[in-house]
Amino acid sequence: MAIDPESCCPPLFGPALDDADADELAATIKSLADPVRLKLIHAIAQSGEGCACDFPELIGRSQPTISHHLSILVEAGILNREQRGKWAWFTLNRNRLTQLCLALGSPC
Amino acid sequence: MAIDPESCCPPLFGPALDDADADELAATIKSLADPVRLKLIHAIAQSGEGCACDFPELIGRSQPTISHHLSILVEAGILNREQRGKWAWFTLNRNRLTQLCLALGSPC
DNA sequence: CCTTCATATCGATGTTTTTCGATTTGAATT
DNA sequence: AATTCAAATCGAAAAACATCGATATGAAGG
Repeated sequence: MAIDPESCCPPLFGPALDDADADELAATIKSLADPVRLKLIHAIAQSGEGCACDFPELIGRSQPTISHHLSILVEAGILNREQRGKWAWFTLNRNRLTQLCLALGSPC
Repeated sequence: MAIDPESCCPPLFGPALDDADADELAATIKSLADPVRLKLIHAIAQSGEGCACDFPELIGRSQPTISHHLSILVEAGILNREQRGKWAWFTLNRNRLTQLCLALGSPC
């Protein structure tokens, strides 16, 4: 993905940021603003993918809690979900993270 | 600020992410995960600086609420606070945002 | 020192979020 | 169709958060 130096640095969030924009961006950022979800992302980023079945033990939270957090990340477009037999596997959507960094004025 | 391609892309958050790291990173991200705070950042980024006195009307929240959000952003290191006479002025700490983007695997 | 005005803190309220046990759904196998 | 096991949903409880009116603090200027 090519990055345009004119658009990725100041000003942040583009010229305008109305109520709807602010709510939407806040919602996306909120999906990352939890230690359990950061650990899920980290684990998936490290091995390239991850099975939901491994996370409760790995992260130390109950199966419903992990399922809840995974669905928040999928909903936010941060993770992709793929069904393999009985298991749910997740990969990272790096474009979505890149997009978010650009909104925050990522260096380039 | 130079960016090292070896360190800024995958894997996210570096090789390890223990409980303390995850809590700390989540706290920083959480400081951005609110529409009022995003609007404060946006306003300050646009003009380079901003006075607390202008925000209640600009953003449509009470003075105590604005003060609360500003202090969260200062605490998180996103904003710098400077006293000028009776007024409090704020500027953006772009290094802090850059740092955050790198943690998220910002493109480079 | 006394007033003024900007900002911070306090106290309270309603909302959102995190969490987990119990249960349901759903996919694969027998 | 009955069984098995992974994952999602439900329901509830506790904690965290956003918000604002009232009040306190603090800096400047008279």
